[in-house]
Order: sequence, then structure tokens, then C-alpha cells
Amino acid sequence: MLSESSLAQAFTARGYKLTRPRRAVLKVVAQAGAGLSPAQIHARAKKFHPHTGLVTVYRTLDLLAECGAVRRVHGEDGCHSYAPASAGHAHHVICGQCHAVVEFEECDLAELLKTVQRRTGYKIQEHWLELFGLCPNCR
Amino acid sequence: MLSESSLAQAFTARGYKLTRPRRAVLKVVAQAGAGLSPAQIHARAKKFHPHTGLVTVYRTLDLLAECGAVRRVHGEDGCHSYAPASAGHAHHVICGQCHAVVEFEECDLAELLKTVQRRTGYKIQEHWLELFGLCPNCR
DNA sequence: GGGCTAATTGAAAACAGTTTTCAGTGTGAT
DNA sequence: ATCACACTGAAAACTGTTTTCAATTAGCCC
Repeated sequence: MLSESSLAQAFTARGYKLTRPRRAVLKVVAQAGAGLSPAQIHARAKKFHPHTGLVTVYRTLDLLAECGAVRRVHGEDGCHSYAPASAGHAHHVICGQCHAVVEFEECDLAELLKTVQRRTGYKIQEHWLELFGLCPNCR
Repeated sequence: MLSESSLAQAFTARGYKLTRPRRAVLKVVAQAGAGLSPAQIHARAKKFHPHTGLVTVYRTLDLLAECGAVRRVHGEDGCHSYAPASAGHAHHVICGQCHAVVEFEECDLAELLKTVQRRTGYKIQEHWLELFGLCPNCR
């Protein structure tokens, strides 16, 4: 789980100011257990700071992504969702029902990557894995 | 490689009519070695049938996706790209330079999926893997 | 605590990509 | 050749995102 204060720290460490609307977005993201769209984040952020504008949500999400605190989550239907991210390389499991997002770290793809590299001639630099299913609650 | 005639077959088998604009889109997709955006497909399709409208490109891509002949390719920067798809489950390797897309089939993820299932409590139904790197030409 | 400066904000406008609408057209069956 | 109906394309409508710009505010300095 991502704490609000650690987010705030990452923020100020980069020289960004900690304003009220940004705090509101930080709070929402820190509490989010699922991938949220900018619009959803906006709606929730307004509970903490009613004047928060959607524009600022976008801007803050950009900054958070830059800090590595948030990751863009892609789904079949589009790529309009952001989820809290722990440090380092990680992947997501996404619930098809409630859109809850959980991260997992192990990616034992070394074997597979080697094989693909050999067969396709590509030099593989990055990979991207996302799992879809049902979370314990929705089963 | 996807032949134009097999695409056409998949099309008529479903009761769709084979019109000129659709033929044009089919031709473009069959020849595509890389992921193409709807706009790019439109531009190329006009070479085969100058009157082709962008709207029809979208509609035809939907139909092709429904037939499984085309797959939506997702990238860091968005999900606006379509690539020809062979039958069955497959994944993509995408060149970061020229955006060439190659499919590969083996996904030896069974082990990994089991582990993640055990650790997260999710029932995993689908997975989605995309690799990024440099193609032989761009290396 | 009050004042200063540059970063930040939000409303509106601009923008890009996609979808809907609708009158006219072309396809494939007969 | 004729016909019904699926299909088409231009324009308009929409949705989500980005830019613009004047007003505001956080954090620093005294």
C-alpha cells in the first residue's frame, strides 16, 4: 500500500509544490485499490478539495507517473486508467468485475524472452504483462 | 502472413458484403507488417479506392477484429494501432523504432499464472503479454 | 507574521480521435 | 435487369485530453 506521506515526499523532493488540489489527488490515489480513470479521480478528489479542476488532475497524474508513483493500466477497452504503483518493475492483475488492481512482481519470463529473441531476431528491451480475472471478492 | 483472400473468405462467411472500400482496407491490413493507426490505414486504403472514408475504415476494422483477423495493439503511448493477427491466441513483439509487429505464439506462462493465482487469490482468466525491442533491421 | 515571486490553478477554448446520423449508393440475390 | 437492403461518406455530435491565460497561492525571505 502506498502512503500519502511517501507520495508527498516524492513530490517535494522533485521541487514540486504541495498544493491543496494536489494533496487531494494524492489522497485519492493513495487510497485507491483499483485502477481509476482521471474522471473518477477528479470526482473523489473533490470530496477533499471541492474546487479541484479536472485539468489539475491530469497534470498531477502526469507528475505522479513521472515520480513512478502511479502507473497507467491498459485494458481491452482502452488505456484510461491509473493505479498506484510500488517502486520498481511490476505487473498488474485486474479484476474484470470490479476493476480492482493488484500488483505482482515475479516475472519469470527470462526463458520465454530468450526463445522469442532467437526466433524473431528482435532484441527485446522491455516487456509488459497484464493478467485479467476475478478477484477473491468477485469470485 | 495473412492472405487477402483468406480475409475475404472470413468476411463473406459471416454474411458481410465485400465492397470496394472494404476490399481496400483488407488489402492494406493484409500487407501491413507493422501496427497501423486507423488514420494510416485510411491513407493507404485510398490508394486502392480513392473514395474510401475514414468512417468506413473504423467500421471495417471493427468487423475484422470481430472475425479475429486483426488485433488491437497497445503501446506506452496509447492503444491506437491495429495489426494483422493469425488465428488463435498470440502475442506481439513491437519494434520501438519502426513499429514493426511480429507475432509469437508460445507463452509458457502456466507456472507463473499458478504462482500469481496462489499469491493474490485472483482467478486468472486471461493474460496479455507484449514485448518491446528492436527488430533485426533497426538493431 | 506579512510580503514577494514564480509556480500553480481552473474556466473556457482548442484539439484529436472516434461514433452517430442520415440521405444517397452499390452489392449480391433473384 | 431489377430489387431490397446492407453499406457508404460527409457532416455533426461526442468524449477524453491538452492548451491558453488571467487570477491565485505555496513556500521562501525578512
